[in-house]
Amino acid sequence: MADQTDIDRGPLPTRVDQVDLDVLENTLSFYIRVLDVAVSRDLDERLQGFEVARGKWKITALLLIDNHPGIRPSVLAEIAFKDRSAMGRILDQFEVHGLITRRVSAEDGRAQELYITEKGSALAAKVRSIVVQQSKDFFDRIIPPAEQDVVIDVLKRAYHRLREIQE
Amino acid sequence: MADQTDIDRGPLPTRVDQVDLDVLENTLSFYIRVLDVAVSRDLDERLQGFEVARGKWKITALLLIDNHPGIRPSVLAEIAFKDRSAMGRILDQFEVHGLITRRVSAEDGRAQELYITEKGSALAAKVRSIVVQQSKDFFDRIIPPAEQDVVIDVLKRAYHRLREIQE
DNA sequence: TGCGATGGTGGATCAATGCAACTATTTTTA
DNA sequence: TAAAAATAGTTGCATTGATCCACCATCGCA
Repeated sequence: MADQTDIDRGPLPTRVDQVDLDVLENTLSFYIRVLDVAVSRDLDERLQGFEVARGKWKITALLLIDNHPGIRPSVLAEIAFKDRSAMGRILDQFEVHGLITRRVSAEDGRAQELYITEKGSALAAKVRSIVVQQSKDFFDRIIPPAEQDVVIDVLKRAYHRLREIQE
Repeated sequence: MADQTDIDRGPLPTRVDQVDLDVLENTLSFYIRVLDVAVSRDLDERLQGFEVARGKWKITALLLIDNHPGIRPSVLAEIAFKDRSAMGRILDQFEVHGLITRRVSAEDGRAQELYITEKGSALAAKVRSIVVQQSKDFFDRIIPPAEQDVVIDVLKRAYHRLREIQE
């Protein structure tokens, strides 16, 4: 067993504010992870009862199908960094709920084109406003607006750069 | 079915770079989510074979137990925004692998104190360097270092502010 | 025409998450 | 001081999601 008495680290940490985060304190990946958990949970609560609740990628898929009629499942999968089967299962759910339709592409018999239905489009409109409002509400409590803009700007470029690298 | 021909959105999007992200383009929560997926996957690959691979919170738990002898499971759960049962299962794994020991607290018979073992401490040292290096390597490819510092600074304060709010 | 690559599906496995019930202990309060 | 409420941790369970792999159909190209 490691020696537990050689260094005085102060009283036993029984409260969160007594704990320092070790090297994680200056590790960007840690903050990305922990904020992801918090913001995703908050969003899930706001989407209670909607067909797109739970799971990070249903929202993205729905909005993109709404905004890009004919988009392909494989493109959605690539955007979400998921494999095709995982995205396919999300689309199965959408189809069962009557949110989208799938058509075989005329140009490529292997590929599908995805189209939103009226019901799906109405849902997309609601979800769009909820998602935007939720992100704003959530981060307004913890990041000054001006700094939010800076972070979005940096992360946006990071995201697109990541896309470039992985292709 | 929604009208699919009323607006010309250009050619069918069959490639990722033809897709715009709709309102998500300026939604911070989207970037947090997508970068979390990417950085977490990258980290998992680097931790292949270690007892702490897979799952975001094993690393945090291990480092904090190493750095805070006697820390309590409930404190770890709170830091990770998880419930006590989920954290308890992680600690079960750690104990099975001989990385930590649990003792009943002398002050409070309900509570436990967690202590790292020699094996756990050695692992923590390795993991510490891997995690720091991984975050740096990963983000260095997609965010200029100076901007990384800005983002860390903002997100660090966001994280601590979130902690304050939720207590 | 044949062969490799691509798009999508289905199955199986594994891990994580969250909830509720339960025990034991401590703290509060009446 | 006895009863009630709160807290720490465990366990079981159901749901969900991620990942890997095999598989089928189709397309592109030699």
